[in-house]
Amino acid sequence: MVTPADTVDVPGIPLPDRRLRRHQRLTSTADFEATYAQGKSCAARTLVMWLHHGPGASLRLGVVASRVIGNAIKRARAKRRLREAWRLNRNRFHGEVDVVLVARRSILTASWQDVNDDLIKLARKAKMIE
RNA sequence: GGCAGGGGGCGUUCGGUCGCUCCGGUCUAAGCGAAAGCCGGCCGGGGAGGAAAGUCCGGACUCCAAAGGGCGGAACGCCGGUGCCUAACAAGCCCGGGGAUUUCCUGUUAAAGGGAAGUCACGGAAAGUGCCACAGAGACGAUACCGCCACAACUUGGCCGAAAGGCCGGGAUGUGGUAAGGGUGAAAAGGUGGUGUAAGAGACCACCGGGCGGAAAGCAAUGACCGCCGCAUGGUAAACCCCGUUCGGAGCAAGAUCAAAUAGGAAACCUGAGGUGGCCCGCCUCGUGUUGUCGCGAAAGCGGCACGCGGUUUCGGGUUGAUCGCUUAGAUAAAUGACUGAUCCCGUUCGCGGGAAACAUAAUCCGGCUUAUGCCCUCUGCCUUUC
RNA sequence: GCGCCUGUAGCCUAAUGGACAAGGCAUCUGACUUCGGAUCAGAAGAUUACAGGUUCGACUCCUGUCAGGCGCG
Repeated sequence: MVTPADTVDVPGIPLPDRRLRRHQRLTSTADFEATYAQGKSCAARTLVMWLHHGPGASLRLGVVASRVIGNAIKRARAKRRLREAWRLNRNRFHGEVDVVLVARRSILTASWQDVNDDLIKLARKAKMIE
Protein backbone atom coordinates (compact mmCIF):
# COMPACT_ATOMS: atom_id res chain seq x y z
CA MET A 1 0.00 0.00 0.00
CA VAL A 2 1.23 3.39 -0.80
CA THR A 3 1.94 5.68 2.09
CA PRO A 4 2.12 9.45 2.18
CA ALA A 5 5.87 9.14 2.65
CA ASP A 6 6.17 7.89 -0.91
CA THR A 7 4.98 11.19 -2.27
CA VAL A 8 6.72 13.48 0.20
CA ASP A 9 10.32 14.52 -0.15
CA VAL A 10 12.58 12.95 2.44
CA PRO A 11 15.75 14.99 3.11
CA GLY A 12 19.02 13.20 2.58
CA ILE A 13 17.68 10.57 0.22
CA PRO A 14 18.39 11.22 -3.48
CA LEU A 15 15.17 11.62 -5.43
CA PRO A 16 14.32 9.08 -8.11
CA ASP A 17 13.58 10.12 -11.64
CA ARG A 18 10.01 11.37 -11.64
CA ARG A 19 9.93 13.07 -15.02
CA LEU A 20 7.31 12.38 -17.65
CA ARG A 21 8.52 13.73 -20.97
CA ARG A 22 6.74 13.90 -24.30
CA HIS A 23 8.36 10.74 -25.68
CA GLN A 24 7.05 8.86 -22.66
CA ARG A 25 3.51 9.66 -23.72
CA LEU A 26 1.17 8.15 -26.28
CA THR A 27 0.62 10.90 -28.80
CA SER A 28 -0.90 9.44 -31.93
CA THR A 29 -4.34 8.16 -32.80
CA ALA A 30 -2.80 4.91 -34.02
CA ASP A 31 -1.36 4.20 -30.55
CA PHE A 32 -4.73 4.60 -28.92
CA GLU A 33 -6.53 2.52 -31.52
CA ALA A 34 -3.96 -0.25 -31.18
CA THR A 35 -4.51 -0.24 -27.42
CA TYR A 36 -8.27 -0.46 -27.74
CA ALA A 37 -7.88 -3.22 -30.37
CA GLN A 38 -6.07 -5.47 -27.85
CA GLY A 39 -9.11 -5.12 -25.61
CA LYS A 40 -7.32 -5.61 -22.28
CA SER A 41 -8.78 -3.36 -19.63
CA CYS A 42 -9.63 -3.31 -15.96
CA ALA A 43 -11.60 -0.76 -14.01
CA ALA A 44 -11.63 0.86 -10.61
CA ARG A 45 -14.02 3.38 -9.15
CA THR A 46 -12.20 6.46 -10.41
CA LEU A 47 -10.45 5.25 -13.57
CA VAL A 48 -10.16 2.56 -16.23
CA MET A 49 -6.80 1.13 -17.30
CA TRP A 50 -6.22 -0.18 -20.84
CA LEU A 51 -3.07 -2.20 -21.51
CA HIS A 52 -1.09 -2.51 -24.71
CA HIS A 53 1.66 -5.12 -24.89
CA GLY A 54 4.01 -5.14 -27.81
CA PRO A 55 7.41 -4.18 -29.18
CA GLY A 56 8.41 -0.68 -28.24
CA ALA A 57 6.08 -0.58 -25.27
CA SER A 58 7.93 1.16 -22.46
CA LEU A 59 5.48 2.30 -19.81
CA ARG A 60 4.16 5.09 -22.01
CA LEU A 61 1.00 6.85 -20.85
CA GLY A 62 -2.08 8.16 -22.57
CA VAL A 63 -4.93 9.84 -20.73
CA VAL A 64 -8.53 10.19 -21.83
CA ALA A 65 -11.40 12.21 -20.42
CA SER A 66 -14.59 12.12 -22.43
CA ARG A 67 -17.51 14.51 -22.48
CA VAL A 68 -19.38 12.62 -19.79
CA ILE A 69 -16.78 13.86 -17.28
CA GLY A 70 -17.99 17.42 -17.64
CA ASN A 71 -16.89 20.67 -19.20
CA ALA A 72 -13.37 21.57 -20.21
CA ILE A 73 -12.35 22.53 -16.67
CA LYS A 74 -13.38 19.19 -15.28
CA ARG A 75 -11.81 17.23 -18.14
CA ALA A 76 -8.49 19.04 -17.73
CA ARG A 77 -8.57 18.47 -13.97
CA ALA A 78 -9.25 14.74 -14.44
CA LYS A 79 -6.38 14.38 -16.90
CA ARG A 80 -4.00 16.27 -14.62
CA ARG A 81 -4.79 13.96 -11.72
CA LEU A 82 -4.24 10.87 -13.88
CA ARG A 83 -0.95 12.19 -15.20
CA GLU A 84 0.25 13.15 -11.72
CA ALA A 85 -0.63 9.77 -10.24
CA TRP A 86 1.21 7.98 -13.06
CA ARG A 87 4.23 10.27 -12.81
CA LEU A 88 4.72 9.78 -9.08
CA ASN A 89 4.38 5.99 -9.30
CA ARG A 90 6.00 5.25 -12.65
CA ASN A 91 9.39 4.13 -11.28
CA ARG A 92 7.61 1.50 -9.19
CA PHE A 93 6.17 -0.15 -12.30
CA HIS A 94 7.90 -2.47 -14.75
CA GLY A 95 7.02 -4.48 -17.82
CA GLU A 96 6.85 -4.01 -21.59
CA VAL A 97 3.47 -2.38 -21.64
CA ASP A 98 1.85 0.92 -22.57
CA VAL A 99 -1.11 2.18 -20.63
CA VAL A 100 -4.15 4.32 -21.41
CA LEU A 101 -5.91 5.72 -18.36
CA VAL A 102 -9.55 6.72 -18.84
CA ALA A 103 -11.11 8.99 -16.27
CA ARG A 104 -14.47 8.21 -14.74
CA ARG A 105 -16.83 10.75 -13.30
CA SER A 106 -16.07 10.03 -9.66
CA ILE A 107 -12.44 11.11 -10.08
CA LEU A 108 -13.61 14.71 -9.61
CA THR A 109 -15.00 14.13 -6.14
CA ALA A 110 -12.58 11.46 -4.93
CA SER A 111 -9.64 12.41 -2.74
CA TRP A 112 -6.10 12.34 -4.08
CA GLN A 113 -5.32 9.32 -1.90
CA ASP A 114 -8.19 7.35 -3.47
CA VAL A 115 -6.98 8.02 -7.00
CA ASN A 116 -3.49 6.92 -6.01
CA ASP A 117 -4.79 3.73 -4.38
CA ASP A 118 -6.92 2.87 -7.40
CA LEU A 119 -3.93 3.16 -9.74
CA ILE A 120 -1.80 0.91 -7.49
CA LYS A 121 -4.60 -1.61 -7.25
CA LEU A 122 -5.01 -1.83 -11.04
CA ALA A 123 -1.24 -2.03 -11.53
CA ARG A 124 -1.08 -4.92 -9.12
CA LYS A 125 -3.86 -6.62 -11.07
CA ALA A 126 -1.90 -6.12 -14.30
CA LYS A 127 1.20 -7.58 -12.63
CA MET A 128 3.20 -4.43 -13.19
CA ILE A 129 4.08 -4.23 -9.50
CA GLU A 130 4.95 -6.83 -6.87
C1' G B 1 -29.31 46.16 8.79
C1' G B 2 -31.90 43.13 4.97
C1' C B 3 -34.09 42.36 -0.06
C1' A B 4 -34.59 43.75 -5.35
C1' G B 5 -32.82 46.51 -9.50
C1' G B 6 -29.33 50.00 -12.34
C1' G B 7 -24.16 51.78 -13.06
C1' G B 8 -18.73 51.37 -12.26
C1' G B 9 -14.19 48.72 -10.71
C1' C B 10 -11.23 44.39 -9.43
C1' G B 11 -11.19 39.36 -10.13
C1' U B 12 -7.30 37.42 -4.91
C1' U B 13 -1.41 36.78 -1.31
C1' C B 14 4.21 35.66 -1.04
C1' G B 15 7.91 31.55 -1.19
C1' G B 16 10.37 26.34 -1.50
C1' U B 17 10.85 21.01 -3.67
C1' C B 18 9.31 17.70 -7.66
C1' G B 19 7.03 17.88 -12.49
C1' C B 20 4.91 20.19 -17.71
C1' U B 21 5.45 23.67 -22.11
C1' C B 22 7.90 27.54 -25.14
C1' C B 23 12.12 30.91 -26.10
C1' G B 24 17.37 32.45 -25.60
C1' G B 25 22.40 31.09 -24.10
C1' U B 26 25.87 27.25 -23.04
C1' C B 27 27.81 22.20 -22.46
C1' U B 28 27.50 17.28 -24.32
C1' A B 29 29.75 10.57 -22.32
C1' A B 30 26.95 6.90 -24.99
C1' G B 31 22.97 6.21 -28.91
C1' C B 32 20.45 7.93 -33.82
C1' G B 33 21.56 11.07 -38.12
C1' A B 34 25.22 12.99 -44.22
C1' A B 35 24.57 17.51 -41.59
C1' A B 36 21.47 20.75 -38.97
C1' G B 37 19.95 18.47 -35.01
C1' C B 38 17.17 14.75 -31.74
C1' C B 39 17.88 12.83 -26.79
C1' G B 40 20.29 14.85 -22.21
C1' G B 41 22.65 18.56 -18.33
C1' C B 42 23.06 23.73 -16.47
C1' C B 43 21.68 29.12 -16.41
C1' G B 44 18.04 33.02 -17.49
C1' G B 45 13.13 34.46 -19.04
C1' G B 46 7.70 33.84 -20.62
C1' G B 47 3.28 30.69 -19.62
C1' A B 48 -5.21 31.38 -19.76
C1' G B 49 -10.01 35.00 -18.98
C1' G B 50 -13.41 38.95 -17.87
C1' A B 51 -16.11 36.41 -19.52
C1' A B 52 -11.06 32.51 -22.68
C1' A B 53 -17.85 30.30 -22.73
C1' G B 54 -22.40 30.62 -26.01
C1' U B 55 -21.30 31.11 -31.38
C1' C B 56 -25.79 35.70 -31.94
C1' C B 57 -23.20 39.41 -35.29
C1' G B 58 -19.08 42.27 -37.88
C1' G B 59 -14.03 42.74 -39.63
C1' A B 60 -8.91 41.25 -40.70
C1' C B 61 -6.60 37.05 -43.26
C1' U B 62 -6.61 32.77 -47.04
C1' C B 63 -8.42 30.26 -51.39
C1' C B 64 -11.94 29.97 -55.38
C1' A B 65 -8.25 33.64 -62.32
C1' A B 66 -10.81 38.67 -62.06
C1' A B 67 -15.80 39.23 -59.55
C1' G B 68 -20.29 42.32 -64.46
C1' G B 69 -25.93 42.46 -65.28
C1' G B 70 -30.74 40.26 -64.36
C1' C B 71 -34.04 36.69 -61.75
C1' G B 72 -34.31 34.35 -57.16
C1' G B 73 -32.66 34.60 -51.92
C1' A B 74 -31.00 36.86 -47.22
C1' A B 75 -30.33 40.90 -43.79
C1' C B 76 -31.64 45.73 -42.43
C1' G B 77 -35.29 50.17 -42.27
C1' C B 78 -36.86 57.74 -37.45
C1' C B 79 -32.56 61.51 -37.13
C1' G B 80 -27.52 62.98 -35.80
C1' G B 81 -22.47 61.62 -34.15
C1' U B 82 -14.93 63.99 -34.54
C1' G B 83 -17.57 57.17 -31.05
C1' C B 84 -16.09 51.29 -31.92
C1' C B 85 -14.63 49.30 -36.72
C1' U B 86 -12.46 50.96 -41.47
C1' A B 87 -8.16 52.91 -46.74
C1' A B 88 -13.40 54.40 -47.17
C1' C B 89 -18.88 53.61 -47.36
C1' A B 90 -23.28 50.87 -45.97
C1' A B 91 -24.97 47.63 -42.15
C1' G B 92 -24.17 46.34 -36.98
C1' C B 93 -22.98 48.00 -31.92
C1' C B 94 -22.49 52.37 -28.69
C1' C B 95 -23.88 57.54 -27.31
C1' G B 96 -27.33 61.54 -27.87
C1' G B 97 -31.97 63.46 -29.86
C1' G B 98 -37.10 63.03 -31.86
C1' G B 99 -41.63 60.35 -32.08
C1' A B 100 -44.95 56.43 -30.62
C1' U B 101 -46.75 53.30 -26.84
C1' U B 102 -47.79 50.51 -21.76
C1' U B 103 -48.46 51.00 -16.38
C1' C B 104 -48.96 54.19 -12.15
C1' C B 105 -49.78 59.14 -9.91
C1' U B 106 -51.97 63.95 -10.71
C1' G B 107 -55.67 66.67 -13.33
C1' U B 108 -60.62 67.05 -15.97
C1' U B 109 -67.87 66.11 -16.07
C1' A B 110 -65.12 63.30 -19.67
C1' A B 111 -61.07 64.64 -22.58
C1' A B 112 -56.84 67.62 -23.00
C1' G B 113 -52.49 68.72 -20.04
C1' G B 114 -48.35 67.53 -16.26
C1' G B 115 -44.93 63.89 -13.69
C1' A B 116 -42.37 58.97 -12.81
C1' A B 117 -40.87 54.14 -14.51
C1' G B 118 -40.62 50.80 -18.73
C1' U B 119 -40.79 49.21 -24.01
C1' C B 120 -40.08 50.06 -29.35
C1' A B 121 -37.96 44.54 -34.97
C1' C B 122 -39.98 53.48 -35.43
C1' G B 123 -40.37 52.81 -44.39
C1' G B 124 -45.47 51.64 -46.70
C1' A B 125 -52.44 49.57 -44.78
C1' A B 126 -55.74 55.63 -50.62
C1' A B 127 -50.50 49.43 -55.18
C1' G B 128 -52.86 44.73 -54.75
C1' U B 129 -54.29 39.93 -52.26
C1' G B 130 -55.53 37.38 -47.69
C1' C B 131 -57.44 37.17 -42.51
C1' C B 132 -60.48 39.47 -38.42
C1' A B 133 -63.00 33.13 -34.68
C1' C B 134 -67.18 33.46 -30.96
C1' A B 135 -70.79 37.07 -29.84
C1' G B 136 -73.69 40.64 -32.35
C1' A B 137 -78.99 43.48 -36.36
C1' G B 138 -74.49 44.79 -38.68
C1' A B 139 -67.07 43.38 -39.18
C1' C B 140 -65.62 46.95 -43.89
C1' G B 141 -66.88 50.96 -51.08
C1' A B 142 -70.55 49.16 -43.28
C1' U B 143 -75.53 47.83 -40.78
C1' A B 144 -80.84 48.59 -38.90
C1' C B 145 -82.63 43.86 -34.12
C1' C B 146 -85.02 46.49 -30.07
C1' G B 147 -86.09 51.50 -29.84
C1' C B 148 -87.57 56.88 -31.33
C1' C B 149 -90.53 59.83 -34.96
C1' A B 150 -94.00 60.90 -39.13
C1' C B 151 -97.79 59.20 -42.48
C1' A B 152 -101.51 55.61 -44.44
C1' A B 153 -105.37 52.25 -43.78
C1' C B 154 -107.52 48.51 -40.04
C1' U B 155 -109.25 47.33 -35.22
C1' U B 156 -110.49 48.54 -30.18
C1' G B 157 -111.39 51.35 -25.29
C1' G B 158 -112.98 55.83 -22.59
C1' C B 159 -115.44 60.78 -22.53
C1' C B 160 -118.81 64.60 -24.79
C1' G B 161 -123.14 64.83 -27.95
C1' A B 162 -130.25 63.80 -29.74
C1' A B 163 -127.48 62.53 -34.07
C1' A B 164 -123.72 63.51 -37.57
C1' G B 165 -119.37 63.70 -35.44
C1' G B 166 -115.41 65.49 -32.15
C1' C B 167 -111.52 64.77 -28.27
C1' C B 168 -108.09 61.49 -25.51
C1' G B 169 -105.77 56.84 -25.92
C1' G B 170 -104.38 51.25 -26.90
C1' G B 171 -103.04 47.17 -30.36
C1' A B 172 -100.98 45.16 -34.64
C1' U B 173 -99.61 45.99 -40.16
C1' G B 174 -97.29 48.73 -44.11
C1' U B 175 -94.29 52.87 -46.14
C1' G B 176 -90.64 56.33 -44.93
C1' G B 177 -87.09 59.11 -41.66
C1' U B 178 -83.16 58.44 -37.90
C1' A B 179 -78.45 56.55 -35.78
C1' A B 180 -79.30 59.92 -29.92
C1' G B 181 -80.18 55.44 -26.59
C1' G B 182 -80.18 49.66 -25.42
C1' G B 183 -77.34 45.40 -26.45
C1' U B 184 -72.51 42.53 -28.75
C1' G B 185 -67.50 42.91 -29.40
C1' A B 186 -60.62 44.00 -29.20
C1' A B 187 -62.68 47.18 -32.80
C1' A B 188 -69.38 49.77 -34.79
C1' A B 189 -66.82 56.14 -39.66
C1' G B 190 -64.14 60.88 -33.40
C1' G B 191 -65.08 62.60 -27.59
C1' U B 192 -67.76 66.06 -23.98
C1' G B 193 -71.37 69.88 -23.56
C1' G B 194 -74.99 72.76 -26.09
C1' U B 195 -78.12 74.68 -30.30
C1' G B 196 -81.49 72.48 -33.32
C1' U B 197 -85.36 68.91 -34.86
C1' A B 198 -91.36 65.27 -35.84
C1' A B 199 -87.36 62.23 -33.93
C1' G B 200 -82.36 62.81 -34.76
C1' A B 201 -77.49 63.38 -36.78
C1' G B 202 -70.71 67.74 -37.34
C1' A B 203 -76.73 69.51 -39.57
C1' C B 204 -74.65 73.88 -36.62
C1' C B 205 -71.53 75.99 -32.31
C1' A B 206 -67.46 75.87 -28.15
C1' C B 207 -63.34 73.02 -26.32
C1' C B 208 -60.36 68.60 -27.14
C1' G B 209 -58.66 65.00 -30.81
C1' G B 210 -57.59 64.26 -36.24
C1' G B 211 -56.18 65.57 -41.51
C1' C B 212 -54.00 69.19 -45.04
C1' G B 213 -51.02 73.61 -46.04
C1' G B 214 -47.56 77.24 -44.27
C1' A B 215 -43.94 78.04 -40.59
C1' A B 216 -40.41 80.42 -35.66
C1' A B 217 -36.55 76.99 -34.13
C1' G B 218 -33.25 72.89 -35.22
C1' C B 219 -27.58 70.00 -39.17
C1' A B 220 -31.79 66.62 -39.26
C1' A B 221 -35.74 63.55 -37.55
C1' U B 222 -39.20 66.77 -35.72
C1' G B 223 -41.90 70.96 -34.82
C1' A B 224 -43.86 76.02 -30.92
C1' C B 225 -47.38 78.85 -33.72
C1' C B 226 -50.93 80.32 -37.74
C1' G B 227 -54.63 79.20 -41.39
C1' C B 228 -58.02 75.82 -43.75
C1' C B 229 -61.15 71.19 -43.66
C1' G B 230 -66.84 69.14 -40.00
C1' C B 231 -63.74 64.76 -40.21
C1' A B 232 -63.11 61.75 -45.69
C1' U B 233 -59.26 55.71 -46.46
C1' G B 234 -60.99 50.21 -39.21
C1' G B 235 -56.94 46.66 -37.73
C1' U B 236 -53.11 43.25 -39.22
C1' A B 237 -47.00 43.68 -43.19
C1' A B 238 -43.02 39.63 -36.04
C1' A B 239 -49.64 37.40 -43.14
C1' C B 240 -48.26 37.39 -48.51
C1' C B 241 -46.41 41.68 -50.46
C1' C B 242 -44.53 46.83 -52.21
C1' C B 243 -40.50 50.63 -51.68
C1' G B 244 -35.41 51.77 -50.30
C1' U B 245 -30.29 50.23 -48.81
C1' U B 246 -26.60 46.43 -48.49
C1' C B 247 -24.78 41.48 -49.61
C1' G B 248 -20.25 36.63 -54.76
C1' G B 249 -19.01 31.89 -51.98
C1' A B 250 -16.35 29.04 -48.51
C1' G B 251 -13.79 29.04 -44.19
C1' C B 252 -7.13 28.19 -40.31
C1' A B 253 -9.90 20.98 -40.86
C1' A B 254 -8.98 28.26 -44.95
C1' G B 255 -4.50 27.65 -47.43
C1' A B 256 1.04 26.87 -48.79
C1' U B 257 5.40 23.65 -48.98
C1' C B 258 7.96 18.94 -48.42
C1' A B 259 8.27 13.66 -48.01
C1' A B 260 6.16 8.78 -48.30
C1' A B 261 2.51 5.25 -49.92
C1' U B 262 -1.32 3.79 -53.23
C1' A B 263 -3.76 4.49 -57.80
C1' G B 264 -3.25 6.41 -62.64
C1' G B 265 -8.72 1.34 -63.55
C1' A B 266 -14.09 0.03 -65.17
C1' A B 267 -19.14 1.36 -66.93
C1' A B 268 -22.77 4.84 -68.82
C1' C B 269 -23.71 9.55 -70.96
C1' C B 270 -22.08 14.30 -73.33
C1' U B 271 -19.09 16.67 -77.66
C1' G B 272 -15.34 22.39 -77.31
C1' A B 273 -13.87 22.80 -72.00
C1' G B 274 -13.58 25.89 -67.77
C1' G B 275 -14.38 30.31 -64.56
C1' U B 276 -20.05 29.75 -62.89
C1' G B 277 -21.76 29.23 -57.27
C1' G B 278 -29.60 28.53 -56.59
C1' C B 279 -30.74 29.83 -62.10
C1' C B 280 -29.99 32.62 -66.71
C1' C B 281 -27.37 36.05 -69.76
C1' G B 282 -23.17 38.58 -70.88
C1' C B 283 -18.00 38.56 -70.36
C1' C B 284 -13.19 36.34 -69.76
C1' U B 285 -9.39 32.39 -70.12
C1' C B 286 -7.57 28.11 -72.50
C1' G B 287 -8.35 25.90 -77.10
C1' U B 288 -3.95 20.78 -78.08
C1' G B 289 -2.95 16.85 -82.36
C1' U B 290 2.95 13.24 -87.32
C1' U B 291 -5.53 12.21 -86.90
C1' G B 292 -9.39 12.16 -90.80
C1' U B 293 -12.29 15.00 -94.14
C1' C B 294 -14.28 19.51 -96.67
C1' G B 295 -13.52 24.61 -98.45
C1' C B 296 -10.02 28.71 -99.75
C1' G B 297 -4.94 29.43 -101.25
C1' A B 298 0.67 28.82 -105.93
C1' A B 299 2.68 27.50 -101.19
C1' A B 300 3.36 28.34 -96.06
C1' G B 301 -1.05 28.31 -93.93
C1' C B 302 -6.29 29.74 -92.52
C1' G B 303 -11.42 28.33 -91.47
C1' G B 304 -15.50 24.60 -90.55
C1' C B 305 -16.91 19.64 -88.97
C1' A B 306 -15.73 14.90 -86.78
C1' C B 307 -12.52 12.07 -83.53
C1' G B 308 -8.92 11.78 -79.69
C1' C B 309 -7.49 14.71 -75.52
C1' G B 310 -11.42 16.26 -72.30
C1' G B 311 -16.08 16.78 -69.03
C1' U B 312 -20.22 14.71 -65.70
C1' U B 313 -22.18 10.62 -62.77
C1' U B 314 -21.61 5.81 -60.53
C1' C B 315 -18.43 1.75 -58.92
C1' G B 316 -13.52 0.21 -57.30
C1' G B 317 -8.49 1.46 -55.12
C1' G B 318 -6.16 4.97 -51.91
C1' U B 319 -7.01 8.77 -48.26
C1' U B 320 -0.12 8.92 -43.98
C1' G B 321 3.29 12.23 -41.67
C1' A B 322 6.09 16.77 -40.98
C1' U B 323 6.85 22.11 -41.40
C1' C B 324 4.76 26.92 -42.22
C1' G B 325 0.15 29.61 -41.42
C1' C B 326 0.89 30.43 -35.39
C1' U B 327 1.49 35.26 -32.42
C1' U B 328 6.15 38.86 -26.02
C1' A B 329 0.87 32.21 -24.01
C1' G B 330 1.20 29.40 -28.66
C1' A B 331 -0.07 23.83 -27.29
C1' U B 332 -1.50 19.74 -31.01
C1' A B 333 -4.35 12.79 -27.05
C1' A B 334 -3.35 19.30 -26.16
C1' A B 335 1.03 22.94 -20.92
C1' U B 336 -0.47 25.43 -14.07
C1' G B 337 -0.72 19.96 -10.71
C1' A B 338 1.15 17.22 -5.98
C1' C B 339 3.53 18.20 -1.35
C1' U B 340 5.10 22.04 1.91
C1' G B 341 6.42 27.00 4.65
C1' A B 342 4.83 32.04 5.78
C1' U B 343 0.68 35.57 6.01
C1' C B 344 -4.70 36.48 6.52
C1' C B 345 -9.83 34.78 7.92
C1' C B 346 -13.23 31.31 10.67
C1' G B 347 -13.99 27.63 14.50
C1' U B 348 -11.54 25.65 18.87
C1' U B 349 -11.86 20.83 23.81
C1' C B 350 -5.76 25.53 22.98
C1' G B 351 -3.40 19.71 20.93
C1' C B 352 -5.27 21.69 16.39
C1' G B 353 -8.82 21.65 12.25
C1' G B 354 -10.92 24.13 7.94
C1' G B 355 -10.59 27.95 4.16
C1' A B 356 -7.71 31.77 0.60
C1' A B 357 -13.01 31.45 -3.33
C1' A B 358 -17.11 31.53 -7.44
C1' C B 359 -18.03 31.15 -12.78
C1' A B 360 -15.02 29.00 -15.97
C1' U B 361 -9.45 26.49 -19.59
C1' A B 362 -6.81 30.09 -25.19
C1' A B 363 -6.67 26.79 -30.26
C1' U B 364 -5.62 32.17 -36.50
C1' C B 365 -6.43 37.21 -34.64
C1' C B 366 -9.50 41.66 -33.33
C1' G B 367 -14.23 44.24 -32.02
C1' G B 368 -19.52 44.12 -30.42
C1' C B 369 -23.68 41.36 -28.03
C1' U B 370 -25.60 37.68 -24.66
C1' U B 371 -25.17 34.35 -20.67
C1' A B 372 -22.56 32.36 -15.90
C1' U B 373 -20.20 34.20 -11.34
C1' G B 374 -17.31 36.17 -6.07
C1' C B 375 -15.99 40.82 -3.70
C1' C B 376 -15.91 46.28 -3.30
C1' C B 377 -17.94 51.32 -4.33
C1' U B 378 -22.21 54.18 -5.67
C1' C B 379 -27.54 55.34 -6.89
C1' U B 380 -32.91 54.19 -6.64
C1' G B 381 -37.22 51.64 -4.44
C1' C B 382 -39.37 48.67 -0.38
C1' C B 383 -39.21 46.55 4.69
C1' U B 384 -37.30 46.58 9.82
C1' U B 385 -34.72 48.87 14.21
C1' U B 386 -32.95 53.29 16.99
C1' C B 387 -32.88 58.66 17.76
C1' G C 1 -15.49 25.84 -37.86
C1' C C 2 -20.15 25.51 -40.41
C1' G C 3 -25.24 23.90 -40.84
C1' C C 4 -29.88 21.94 -38.77
C1' C C 5 -33.67 20.11 -35.35
C1' U C 6 -36.37 19.54 -30.72
C1' G C 7 -38.47 21.20 -25.82
C1' U C 8 -46.53 20.19 -24.19
C1' A C 9 -49.30 15.88 -17.44
C1' G C 10 -44.49 10.81 -14.64
C1' C C 11 -43.68 8.59 -20.16
C1' C C 12 -45.08 8.68 -25.55
C1' U C 13 -47.54 11.70 -28.92
C1' A C 14 -51.76 15.49 -30.90
C1' A C 15 -53.66 20.39 -31.48
C1' U C 16 -55.53 26.04 -39.08
C1' G C 17 -53.53 32.27 -34.50
C1' G C 18 -59.75 31.41 -31.72
C1' A C 19 -63.72 28.71 -25.69
C1' C C 20 -61.51 25.36 -19.69
C1' A C 21 -54.74 22.60 -24.39
C1' A C 22 -56.74 16.45 -26.75
C1' G C 23 -55.53 11.09 -26.64
C1' G C 24 -52.93 6.47 -25.09
C1' C C 25 -49.87 4.14 -21.22
C1' A C 26 -48.83 4.91 -16.09
C1' U C 27 -51.18 6.84 -10.97
C1' C C 28 -55.47 7.14 -7.56
C1' U C 29 -60.75 5.89 -6.20
C1' G C 30 -64.98 2.74 -6.81
C1' A C 31 -67.43 -1.69 -8.99
C1' C C 32 -66.57 -6.95 -10.21
C1' U C 33 -63.47 -11.17 -7.34
C1' U C 34 -62.24 -15.22 -1.58
C1' C C 35 -57.67 -12.26 -3.13
C1' G C 36 -55.01 -10.41 -7.31
C1' G C 37 -54.84 -9.69 -12.71
C1' A C 38 -57.89 -8.40 -16.79
C1' U C 39 -62.41 -5.51 -17.59
C1' C C 40 -65.95 -1.40 -16.56
C1' A C 41 -66.96 3.55 -14.42
C1' G C 42 -64.88 7.94 -12.50
C1' A C 43 -61.08 11.36 -10.75
C1' A C 44 -56.58 13.87 -10.32
C1' G C 45 -52.33 15.38 -12.81
C1' A C 46 -49.92 21.28 -17.48
C1' U C 47 -47.48 28.78 -15.41
C1' U C 48 -47.16 24.45 -23.27
C1' A C 49 -38.44 25.01 -21.17
C1' C C 50 -37.53 30.45 -19.58
C1' A C 51 -37.95 35.95 -20.55
C1' G C 52 -39.93 39.62 -23.58
C1' G C 53 -42.62 41.36 -27.91
C1' U C 54 -46.47 41.49 -32.25
C1' U C 55 -51.82 40.71 -32.13
C1' C C 56 -58.42 41.82 -29.86
C1' G C 57 -56.44 36.97 -28.85
C1' A C 58 -50.04 32.99 -28.97
C1' C C 59 -48.49 25.84 -27.85
C1' U C 60 -48.60 28.15 -32.75
C1' C C 61 -45.73 34.18 -35.22
C1' C C 62 -40.97 37.04 -33.95
C1' U C 63 -36.51 38.06 -30.88
C1' G C 64 -33.15 36.68 -27.01
C1' U C 65 -31.59 33.00 -23.48
C1' C C 66 -31.32 27.89 -21.31
C1' A C 67 -31.22 22.61 -21.98
C1' G C 68 -30.83 18.41 -25.18
C1' G C 69 -29.82 16.10 -29.86
C1' C C 70 -28.15 15.41 -35.07
C1' G C 71 -25.22 16.14 -39.58
C1' C C 72 -20.81 17.79 -42.70
C1' G C 73 -15.64 18.82 -43.40
